[in-house]
Amino acid sequence: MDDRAAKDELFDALASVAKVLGSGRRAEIVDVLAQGERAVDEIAQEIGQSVANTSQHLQHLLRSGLVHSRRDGTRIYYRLSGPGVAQLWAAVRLVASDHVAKLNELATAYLGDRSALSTLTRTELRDRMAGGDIVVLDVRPEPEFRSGHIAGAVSVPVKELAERLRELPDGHTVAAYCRGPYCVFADEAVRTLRRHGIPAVRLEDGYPEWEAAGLPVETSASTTPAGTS
Amino acid sequence: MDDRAAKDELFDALASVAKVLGSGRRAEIVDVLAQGERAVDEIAQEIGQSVANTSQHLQHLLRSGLVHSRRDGTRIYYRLSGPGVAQLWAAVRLVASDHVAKLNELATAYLGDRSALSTLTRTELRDRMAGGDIVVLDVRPEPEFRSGHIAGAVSVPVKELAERLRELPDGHTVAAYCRGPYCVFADEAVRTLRRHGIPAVRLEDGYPEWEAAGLPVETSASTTPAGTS
DNA sequence: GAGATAATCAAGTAAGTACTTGAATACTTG
DNA sequence: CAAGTATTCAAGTACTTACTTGATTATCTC
Repeated sequence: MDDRAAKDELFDALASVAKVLGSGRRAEIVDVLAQGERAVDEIAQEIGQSVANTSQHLQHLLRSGLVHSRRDGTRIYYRLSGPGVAQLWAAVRLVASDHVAKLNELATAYLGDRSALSTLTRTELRDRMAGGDIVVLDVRPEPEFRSGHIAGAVSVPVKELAERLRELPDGHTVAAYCRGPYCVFADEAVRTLRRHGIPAVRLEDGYPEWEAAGLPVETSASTTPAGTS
Repeated sequence: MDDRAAKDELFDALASVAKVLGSGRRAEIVDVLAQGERAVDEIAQEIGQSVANTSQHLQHLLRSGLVHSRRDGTRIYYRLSGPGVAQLWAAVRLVASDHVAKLNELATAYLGDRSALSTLTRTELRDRMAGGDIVVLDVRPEPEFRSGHIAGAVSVPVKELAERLRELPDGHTVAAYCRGPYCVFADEAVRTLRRHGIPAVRLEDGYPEWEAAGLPVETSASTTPAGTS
């Protein structure tokens, strides 16, 4: 019965997709690439690994088909090969948050205590934006803002936030967002703003989820029409 | 900066979910458990591995939270820990079919040439069932039928099909279904039926997808009301 | 309680993985 | 074409994984 071997190979091929996501470093890479394409050395810096090691992880992702790459001059830019990849990563996070016992503990160790920070869901934020009483802050690094952001958001990377508080209009609540539910930037931004007496909340998840939900986005170049909610 | 270590641990924990699905054998186990709970030796036989090895894979799945177990007498039954797990497995399959280059080739090697077999989507099948001109055949092993099947389906495991052809009413098309898109049983059933001159098609995916879509199902004991489509 | 069955555990082996270091390649700019 | 930058490749090491075999534990039946 050589059928067994064929079945094994088929399921190995299906599982190869999960296998390649089954490394924390590669998961971080996918989380970053869900914000838009990036060059190798930017990714390496983002995940805190050597360029050589990062390059090898990217080769893995490339071979398994989860990312594509393009060369521009001396730099090589990587991007997710399609929206299904970001959805898969979201499914992984969801199952982990439901079923991995120690996840809350690890999240608190990295993100700090979130219990004091109030959050908005995507639809709540959309409705508040329509009301006009809220300022939306994209606190990710600027290149990520440029490759796509919530329509109407202002870019203030969290590193520059403390110095740029004067730019914020008075009398408005600020809603900060970043990469996703396990991204620190928005938490940090909310804490900074509150320390200065500015009412602030964070978006529950991040930009990729907003985009995937068909809510209105823009890039530095063009503006998309509002999607169906 | 010890923040890096905390971030690494968090993403390792998120990725652990993908890692445990990243073995072809464990993926097969999840595919089987998506049909309902099973005992260790049944699973071992299903995936063609030793009981000891299967048990160890199940321990992995248990530790990572993807499955739960319960003891009944001398047997230990495993089941998926929630609907999110089946959804994750579906997301993995989808990304694989979109982006893994050699997948079609491997699928053909295992499943045979499918080009001659026509398929119905879930909604097409539901509509044909409402019309009453179609017989729906569940060709999975009987225990899987018992733990849940499409409402109105008849159980004829593919191994018994050739001997039970007389049971089928004349003048109807037969729609066969099994575990999912990479399950051979329905393909085999359609080929057998056609060889005997009975018009037959297969459901595009399988029982777990039908159930997840909220379409009407029953178990050997009870019948659920038709869900929203 | 003896015997049978189902599952797990423990130890061993072969193969694979993650990271490091240093060299090689590809392209750009002067 | 020489020098510089971005990336990949190759080789090495420490660690992990998948499977095997044989022994052990848990429960049921008589």
